Amino acid sequence: MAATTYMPGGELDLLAGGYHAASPRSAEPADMKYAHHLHGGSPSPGAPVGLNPWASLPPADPWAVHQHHHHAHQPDVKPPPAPHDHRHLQHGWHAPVGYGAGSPVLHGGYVPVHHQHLMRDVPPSPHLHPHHALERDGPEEDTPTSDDLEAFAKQFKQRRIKLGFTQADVGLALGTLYGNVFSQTTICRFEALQLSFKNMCKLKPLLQKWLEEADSTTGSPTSIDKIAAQGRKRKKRTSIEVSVKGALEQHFHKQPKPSAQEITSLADSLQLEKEVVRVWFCNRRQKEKRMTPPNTLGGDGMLDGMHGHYAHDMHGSPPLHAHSPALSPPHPAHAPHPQHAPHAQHAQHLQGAHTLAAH
DNA sequence: ATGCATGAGGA
DNA sequence: CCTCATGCATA
Repeated sequence: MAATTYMPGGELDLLAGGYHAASPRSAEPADMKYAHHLHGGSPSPGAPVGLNPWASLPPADPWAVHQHHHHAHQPDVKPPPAPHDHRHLQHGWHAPVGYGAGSPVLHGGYVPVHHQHLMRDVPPSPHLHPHHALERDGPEEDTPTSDDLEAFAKQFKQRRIKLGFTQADVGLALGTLYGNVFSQTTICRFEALQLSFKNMCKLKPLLQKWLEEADSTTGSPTSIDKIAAQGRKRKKRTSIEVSVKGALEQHFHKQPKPSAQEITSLADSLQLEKEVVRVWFCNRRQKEKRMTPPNTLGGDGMLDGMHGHYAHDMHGSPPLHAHSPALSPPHPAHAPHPQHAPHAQHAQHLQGAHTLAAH
């Protein structure tokens, strides 16, 4: 295998121009539904569940063409069609709660909220002022608890499967319904509670809404259009050998946040690009932050006896039941950033990092 | 289901 | 540079 970290070819230069296929549904009847996921009374439980249509896209890896840094705005392929005001906020939308359920289509208005802070420790306090002393187990319209999330995720998955939808289907449906398209990956992570608490909270309302729709309209097809607009200059996934991974993990335990120089040294030792190592650490840290630590997943079984609650850094607000696997301590102390070491970085290439070898 | 990657936004 | 949200490409 060519030791090319970057895919061969690399001539496509579409960048932020690949999507836009089914975005502007503002004036589009959106009637190209493919009914590929079979809905209606019996959404084929035996449908190609598990295989995603978009997973078979031609791997025309157009990487290598990155030297212009257009500074695209869109994070990826999910442009809030909103031709209106897109206040420079992409992940600040909140649950479009309270809109007519009559025509949920047409992206609801995204309510810009404080994208990153706040609402981190406000889950419990479920009795701040009981509206009507209703049930206390119902999913409050406010910040749900980890329990709520877990329960919902579980139910969601069951229903989704029962209805014969794949994770990818849901992701698309969300886009069609609210203008927020999500990938199979995200849906999957949601179901597995592998997202951050905050992220889970953000997605729950959307998925809940979809569930209602999907479940009530068991026969009414929701215009599902697929936007197969891919095509980004993405670097090919670097395959890191297990042995190398082990070394990385080892260092991670010693120093979760190595300095730039450390990274460089390490990269050199492992014969990897510095960037690859840096990213590895970033991803590693994120993993530590997720909910549901590696738990025993029963899968689709509705039988579950686990209650693994995430290990978050929230200031101990969320009702953690018993165990806390391993999480980083709250960061109030604000550890000094022992990094900052300007140095000459060299772009070295040609290393043994084979780019994924076919099994 | 996951590993590696991209990017916006924030110090 | 980091964190965080997300996802393509993979296994």
